[in-house]
Amino acid sequence: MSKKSERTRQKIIEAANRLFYHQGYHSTSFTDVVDASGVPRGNIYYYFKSKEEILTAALSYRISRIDHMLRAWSGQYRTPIERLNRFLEILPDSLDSLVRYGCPMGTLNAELGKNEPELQIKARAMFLLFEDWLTDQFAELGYAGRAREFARRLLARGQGISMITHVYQDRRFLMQETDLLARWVNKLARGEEQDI
Amino acid sequence: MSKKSERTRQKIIEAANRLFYHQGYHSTSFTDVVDASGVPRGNIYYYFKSKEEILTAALSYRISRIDHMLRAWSGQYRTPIERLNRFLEILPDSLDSLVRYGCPMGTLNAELGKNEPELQIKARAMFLLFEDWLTDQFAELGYAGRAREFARRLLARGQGISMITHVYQDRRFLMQETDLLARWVNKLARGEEQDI
DNA sequence: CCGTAGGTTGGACTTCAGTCCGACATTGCC
DNA sequence: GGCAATGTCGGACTGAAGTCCAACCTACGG
Repeated sequence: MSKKSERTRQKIIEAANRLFYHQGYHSTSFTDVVDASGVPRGNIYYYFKSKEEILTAALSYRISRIDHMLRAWSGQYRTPIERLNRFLEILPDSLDSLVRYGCPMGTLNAELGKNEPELQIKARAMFLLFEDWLTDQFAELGYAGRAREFARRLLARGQGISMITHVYQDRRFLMQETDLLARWVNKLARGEEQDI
Repeated sequence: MSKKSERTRQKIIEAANRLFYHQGYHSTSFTDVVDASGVPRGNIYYYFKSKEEILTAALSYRISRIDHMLRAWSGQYRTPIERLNRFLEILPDSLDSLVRYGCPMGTLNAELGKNEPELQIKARAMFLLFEDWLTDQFAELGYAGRAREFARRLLARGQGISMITHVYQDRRFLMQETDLLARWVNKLARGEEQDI
């Protein structure tokens, strides 16, 4: 039974996670989760004792997915510049959903940052994962001292691109700016540092 | 009577606007607006026939404020580079609220972009105002052909900085990255174009 | 083959959201 | 000074939100 039970739990988390991204946390009702997951009300409350707890679980789920993805990349690509370029491919890869819903990490943090400090801390963890991983890559590139600075800057620029892409629904902008970012990163990799 | 009436209306708009920024639109209840504005329920419904209409009015209010601000800057500063630098000062000037609530334009757009397409269009207008104004400045700098591109890029980078500042609650990051942005802009002004 | 633990079910409950309304006050005009 | 028009007020309404619960399955160990 533990097998089926685990599947039910997972169905709830994945449905909720999708809804929280597409509609936002506050705009997603319990009934929405019921409908989207196919799991009846009472049963959901068997697994999670509040809507907030569902969000916490959804965040853990996201975090573990990000973690796995980054570990996979670290195994899959040998050089830091390959890894950084892979990171940048997230943007074109997610083009459609970025246009429609914005960045899943950014929009959720923005929403939770206003009213739910404890939840926002958990949401921030997604950024920290990326930041640490990117920091490692820049460090490997030889920028040990400024690696974290570069990592955050890269994240910030990705967030800016995502936001403007979402606001304007402009695919071209995303492609263009991602190119530019890639150029910056690759110049850094070639040792042609520049501070802009 | 038209005078007092106008003041009541304005009290509602300003209170709601503040709440929408601090708490988000969906997390702000009608009662919140009642309490914050000091205007009783029924009276608010005399001026606005729905919560959504209050948001529309709040957006119009923001838009007109931005518009006035930009016009004032255009009058106050003679050179485009002075104006661009004034624009960049928004970030340190709003440091505290950016840390706490994020960018008012960005977070609102992110929220409305998910579920309320018509309202998001109105929210987008705030960005367009800035974009047009910035475009004018870059055009005056001699970058006629790429002025809009630069304007959007500047907006995007401002959004990225705001987002990361908010997520990490990191004041230092904002100051540092704003400096970098200013350096980029000022290099452009000196004709030292660079594409990163 | 029955008892118990684990899992499932949908309706009932409470609370609060947004909305509406009817009564009342105030103002400006004849 | 009276009568519209304009503005003020708070309670009542309706629906939906999140939550809880008591009854009900299902599987397995004794």
